[in-house]
Amino acid sequence: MLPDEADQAQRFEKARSAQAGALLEDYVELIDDLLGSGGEARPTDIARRLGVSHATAIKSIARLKREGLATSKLYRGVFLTPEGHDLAARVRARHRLVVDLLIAVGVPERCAELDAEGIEHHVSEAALAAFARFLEAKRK
Amino acid sequence: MLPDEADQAQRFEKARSAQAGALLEDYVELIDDLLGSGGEARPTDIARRLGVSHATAIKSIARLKREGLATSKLYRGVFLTPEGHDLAARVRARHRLVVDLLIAVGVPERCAELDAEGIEHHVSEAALAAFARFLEAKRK
DNA sequence: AATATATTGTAGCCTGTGCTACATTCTAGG
DNA sequence: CCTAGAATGTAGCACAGGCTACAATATATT
Ligand SMILES: [Mn+2]
Ligand SMILES: [Mn+2]
Ligand SMILES: [Mn+2]
Ligand SMILES: [Mn+2]
Repeated sequence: MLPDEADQAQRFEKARSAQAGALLEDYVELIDDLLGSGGEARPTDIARRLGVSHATAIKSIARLKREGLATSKLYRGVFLTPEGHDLAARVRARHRLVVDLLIAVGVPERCAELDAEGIEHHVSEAALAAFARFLEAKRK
Repeated sequence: MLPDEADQAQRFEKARSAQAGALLEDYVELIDDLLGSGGEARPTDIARRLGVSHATAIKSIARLKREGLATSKLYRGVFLTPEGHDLAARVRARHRLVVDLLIAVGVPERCAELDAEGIEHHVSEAALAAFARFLEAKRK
């Protein structure tokens, strides 16, 4: 009934580490969206869209910079490094695939959007590939 | 292209709050498994299965007790309150449904087990219902 | 029974991610 | 050009959840 001890520990460890990256992923995706839709990515906008205080957003942006995903100068908005931009692209593709999969199995669209925001960070490459195959098969 | 600001903030807020409950959910599910499979749920076993130090496990167990999900006496192992037991049952059912859904759309079994451990905490009731319908439809 | 080992618990540290309150700097209206 | 208001940044707090090191207790072996 119970899985092997080491296996189970590894599963939990994987979930923890995925979660640790989730915040960075959401930030770069959002920043890339803001930059892409014509404008700048300013800390206040980022904070409002994430639903956190601007102080919190600024601290997280500092972490993005520390990890080489973003740059910013005083009062100049936030930009993504090439690494940040790559990450954003992967994260956005994954986000869309997760939403599409959820909808394809019958989850209401609005609900799919809500759930995907958390789910996406835990979907492995192998699962994504399966999702893509499933959607492709269904399309015909 | 970009969603409404308030909608988006709500999505992120929902994902954050789901995440806040994840640790409790994994603990009660695991404790219930250990109790159910004949034995006790001792802090050391819990720690080993979660892949954390025993000190960390003991602190989290303290939180479970604080939140009315578990009880324990010195050197006596951990037990679930009725609330903890109910939560464990819901969490286990959800975990299984998520794994089954992943497998049903073509995710390799091992991978489904891995990903489900993180995904489960972000799947809403509405999505679960959709998963169940999908699996039912597929079964026939 | 004595002692060695395993388990449990405590103390104290770190990091991440929230918050509020306050200070600074831009920017736009008058 | 000034100044009010918005945006940005800083300081300091709280809490969760990791860790190691150490202390206390229970259990098993001899
Ligand atoms: Mn997300
Ligand atoms: Mn996303
Ligand atoms: Mn889990
Ligand atoms: Mn689980």
